[in-house]
Amino acid sequence: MAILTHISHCENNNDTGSCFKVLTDEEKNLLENNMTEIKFSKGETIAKQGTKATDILYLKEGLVKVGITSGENNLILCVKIKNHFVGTENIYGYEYHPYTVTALEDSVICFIDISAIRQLLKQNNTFNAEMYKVITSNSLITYDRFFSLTQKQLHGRFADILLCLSKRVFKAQKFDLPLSRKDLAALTGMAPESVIRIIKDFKTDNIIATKGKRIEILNQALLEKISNVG
Amino acid sequence: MAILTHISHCENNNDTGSCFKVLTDEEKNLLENNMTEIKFSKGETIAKQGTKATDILYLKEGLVKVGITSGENNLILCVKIKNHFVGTENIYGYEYHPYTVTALEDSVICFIDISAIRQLLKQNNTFNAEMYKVITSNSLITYDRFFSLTQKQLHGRFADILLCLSKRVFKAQKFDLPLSRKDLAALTGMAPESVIRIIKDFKTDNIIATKGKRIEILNQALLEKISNVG
DNA sequence: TATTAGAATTGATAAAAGTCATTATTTATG
DNA sequence: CATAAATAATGACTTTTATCAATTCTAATA
Repeated sequence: MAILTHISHCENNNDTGSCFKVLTDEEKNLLENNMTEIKFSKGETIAKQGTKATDILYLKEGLVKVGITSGENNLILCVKIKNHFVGTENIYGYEYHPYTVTALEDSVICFIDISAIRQLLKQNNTFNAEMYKVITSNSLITYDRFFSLTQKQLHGRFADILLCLSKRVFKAQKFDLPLSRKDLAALTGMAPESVIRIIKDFKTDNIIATKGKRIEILNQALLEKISNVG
Repeated sequence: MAILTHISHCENNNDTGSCFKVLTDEEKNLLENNMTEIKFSKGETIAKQGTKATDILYLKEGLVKVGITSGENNLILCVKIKNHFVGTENIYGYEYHPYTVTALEDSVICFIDISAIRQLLKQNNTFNAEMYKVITSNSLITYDRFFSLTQKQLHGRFADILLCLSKRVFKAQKFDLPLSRKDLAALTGMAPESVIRIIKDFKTDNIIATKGKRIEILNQALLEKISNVG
């Protein structure tokens, strides 16, 4: 599915917990003292697009979706997995939440003071480098998705999201999907009815199997072919 | 055209030359000694997607397009204007060019050693903060375009790109477009024939006027309405 | 367990947008 | 300046995808 050569972003599962490994004990303390952990239940809104951002959000546990809304239109930019920053746009350069963050599963979010993050970036160059890597990785994933959603037809787009969910998000061939058909539609830029029809097609061709919320990838090679053909 | 509230990215014309203003004379010297200026003619390829990146590219003069290609499909991610970094993904986290960069006008590119940039980010915290702002700004522009191209119909998308060209790129109501119909198609995710038809529609409705390469926006308010309606 | 609201599914239809073939226009080149 | 090549424009047609209305399924709740 990855258009960008030399790296397959959706397989890139280096969790950004490594970001914090490079901190000294003292720095870890600074972080601990300047953050709050909050639990969110499935379905809850964690941050709302357009509101002022006072903290940097880090997903410690669970799963969230990151989406942009305008009127009736809804686009899910990305699904974030645990041990990853939800966003980095508020560190420097923008003081509002650029998107709405919603819990797909019960989740634990660390609300980290922006000033504490800035202090760490200033004093620990390795941490700063790790943060650049996080941002770069996000950019590359975004470019890939941008390409997929604008250049491929429904089947190719849906193949992409299935591969992404399997490789990057759930890291398994078989997983329980915490996304509604409407979510899948917002993730692939199509109508919910189209999602249903493509799932049906893929089942007919024995590419996937579904049972309730459970989904299993039966023929990954073919899925990748469909992704490449577009 | 901006979906993200509180800021209109396409109007955001703070050139990143300010990035360098925060450097000391010594640091400016370091930079000068670790970069090479190269001239490119209109149409020349500056960097090719998938090749190894050895430098950070900064556009000193001219105009370039940044695009992702795969097979027949072509997407222009962004048009970069002078005094801006072309990309920042190679600073940390990725060592290949994630996209192809092509000169739209005769351009001057500064090829800056990656290690020099890293050194400056390390020793000058203000410069580091400015770089974060550059990256954040790029991300927000990308999200906006992602939304536009996936959620809006042809007319809305074309209104968006016209507003973007007028406000961010050329900063004028009237400008000479150095983009072919094919480029405009790659920029808006549509077929070149559709670009032609929409230009025709907009001319019929007196929203724009064209003469050769010259294009003039006659009714910006209506263009913004079309952008909002989608 | 019955009820009900929401979600998922289906089929018919309409709208949007792409493709293809052809012609016109511009631009580059000998 | 003539010619070729590339780009732009047009119209007919096809494909893709969305929309809408109706139905079935599922899961939460009284």
